[in-house]
Amino acid sequence: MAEALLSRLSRRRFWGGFVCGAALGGAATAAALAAAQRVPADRRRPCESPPPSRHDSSPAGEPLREEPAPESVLGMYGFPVDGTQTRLYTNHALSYDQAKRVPRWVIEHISKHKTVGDADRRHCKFRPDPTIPPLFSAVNEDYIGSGWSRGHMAPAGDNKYSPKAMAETFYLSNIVPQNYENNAGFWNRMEMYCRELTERFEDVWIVSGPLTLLQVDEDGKKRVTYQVIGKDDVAVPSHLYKVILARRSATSPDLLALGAFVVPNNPIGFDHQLPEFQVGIEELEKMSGLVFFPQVNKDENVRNICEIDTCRLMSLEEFTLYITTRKVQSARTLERLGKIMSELQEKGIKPDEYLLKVYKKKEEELAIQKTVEAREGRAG
DNA sequence: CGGGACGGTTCG
DNA sequence: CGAACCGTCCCG
Repeated sequence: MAEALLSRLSRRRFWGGFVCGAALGGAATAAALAAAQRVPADRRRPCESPPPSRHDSSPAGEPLREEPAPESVLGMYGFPVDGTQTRLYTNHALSYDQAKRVPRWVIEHISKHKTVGDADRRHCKFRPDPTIPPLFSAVNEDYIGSGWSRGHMAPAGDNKYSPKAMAETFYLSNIVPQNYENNAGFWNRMEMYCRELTERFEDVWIVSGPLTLLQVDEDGKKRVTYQVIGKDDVAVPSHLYKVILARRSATSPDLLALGAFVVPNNPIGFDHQLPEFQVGIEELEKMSGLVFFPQVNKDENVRNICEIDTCRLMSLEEFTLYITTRKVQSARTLERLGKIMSELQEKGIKPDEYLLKVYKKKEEELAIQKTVEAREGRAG
């Protein structure tokens, strides 16, 4: 597929320039910069390199300072407010980009029980986050008719256990403009794999977010350009990222499993698998300007998730069977039920045992419902 | 699972 | 009256 080749080529272009920076490392560089910012410039020789330092763990929005401030007029009317502070929700947290009207990052924790329950996305509605100032918020109209879907960062399906938690994932602070096919296809399969991880790991933490990566234009110059949509100019990301951290159990001596992935915001077919999109965590940190899981020592305490686990996404047949089973479960008429099954047959896919079981149960249920309706029809 | 569009109803 | 709301239908 030509698209696939193009996306691989463009990925090479995007990341090809980062090799020489790898000696210092994105995380170390970020820490060094933070340290430099703490040392007053007049006490440093020009071009003096600051001492190495650990990651900064100051809460967002709190000025970095080691000594009490001298009385100063500098901040007497306040420093600019950027709205990047961490916002907490029932089962996710995020930092918001007030200029792009999308999240910078969204973190969630999932375990097996959270992915099961009665919470139903049909009872949910996309809506502006009530805690985001309207001046900086996206609205539904920005997305509708734009050619881009509203893509969850923290997925609804990770919050089946709690209607409240699921409803909060529909706030537009958790949403980015996403290619329809990517959202329903490859990204969806990625999310399914993350949920599958909870079968083998007690705790899984996931950070997801948008990227607007540079491209090399025909004049050889590097530029960052991106579409904006709606009256609020919501930024369309060129790529999406996901960082997965998985812990076998609270008491296990096993190392943590870690993986970082960057996916183009384009259709990606079933002939592609997850490892194709894996990147080094420091590469992603350099691209995004973020340090992920800063309390984890990534040199000693982690293993590559694709070496410990499968990093295998569903095949087209597995995916189709899964989707068909969901559709069968939500069928309202026998006619619809028949159409769902005949379309599966047209695709040349044989129902598996579980689908057949669900189908027979649903067929029985709808048949009974039909006779009841007929009886009521005669009576009334 | 991930998204849409549409129509009937309610409400200020 | 239009907007908001909610259930139902459809697609990949």
